[in-house]
Amino acid sequence: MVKRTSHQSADCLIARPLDAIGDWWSLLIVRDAFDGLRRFGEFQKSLGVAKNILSARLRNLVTHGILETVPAPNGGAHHEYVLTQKGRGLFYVLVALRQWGETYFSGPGEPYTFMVDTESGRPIKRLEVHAEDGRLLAPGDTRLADFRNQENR
Amino acid sequence: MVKRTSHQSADCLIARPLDAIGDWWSLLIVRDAFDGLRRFGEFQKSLGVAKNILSARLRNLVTHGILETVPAPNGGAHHEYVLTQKGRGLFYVLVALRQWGETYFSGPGEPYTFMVDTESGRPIKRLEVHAEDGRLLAPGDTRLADFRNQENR
DNA sequence: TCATTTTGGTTGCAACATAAAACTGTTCTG
DNA sequence: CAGAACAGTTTTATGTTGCAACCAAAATGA
Repeated sequence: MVKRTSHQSADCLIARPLDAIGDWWSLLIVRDAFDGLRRFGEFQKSLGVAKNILSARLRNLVTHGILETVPAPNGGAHHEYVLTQKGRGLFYVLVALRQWGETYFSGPGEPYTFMVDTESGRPIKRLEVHAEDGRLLAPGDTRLADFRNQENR
Repeated sequence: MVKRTSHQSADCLIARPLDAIGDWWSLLIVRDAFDGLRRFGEFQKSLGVAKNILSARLRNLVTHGILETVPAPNGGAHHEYVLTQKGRGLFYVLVALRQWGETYFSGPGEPYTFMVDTESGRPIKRLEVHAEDGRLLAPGDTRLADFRNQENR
């Protein structure tokens, strides 16, 4: 078996999610789902992805519980794809990725869209990592700990 | 051309970053780099990835300016791979992905590692999205805006 | 010092994944 | 009810991945 390696049983909780969304299309599908797209054709048109690939990706996202199929609202026989709660949990990943993209991937002088608060129309704040007591943390200020070495949570 | 499609010239600032890190291994390499790994062999041992794949991924991360090669500290001829500022910017993506993983990918009763603040040893706060004025925002409270439609920033 | 091991890759091959297009069976639309 | 649109599946060519073998330079050690 020379299959592509799966991270599904990895110990690391960064690796395992990548098994669900770690390819070139899945996160874009989720992004489109946040934008309200629900139907196969909408995703296909938005992404320009081949239909067999889209089909496989949607199926994978559904089996991972990120999307779920719901019957068409008009009583039709077709179904639509909507985010589950787990799928909506990816919001922060998308925001983080987008802020990184805004910072490092926007061409000079290039007009680009960015995230704003709908109510005020003004850009949202950058993501920050905080300690339990509110201190702002930098990358070097964190580490990984085993749950069993911690008495409290 | 039947190559794998590239998102490099996509308008969307979520798509373009995926061109740099949207595969199964790149983010894990970056994670290991945050953990202090610097050498080819260290990454290879940590990830268990084939050497040709690792080689290609490291090269890709270097060309995207996420890692850079520095001469070995002991004066040897070999070099090491360290995160650039752009690479360190991925911290928030990793935190977001990890928190999502902690929430939805940890098996029942399974011991897992999680992120703590080094100083206190206590778990870090969950990521939150805030408006400029501090209001907490939910996924539906944001939208994308074109820079040119905004007078201010 | 010179042989051995480790390191950091590259190359070749077989299995697998992706992309494009053609095809099929349903569902809207006029 | 005929034609177009929709939601996929199948086919086929090409790319990518993973493993193993190979190789040269650097570190190790007897």
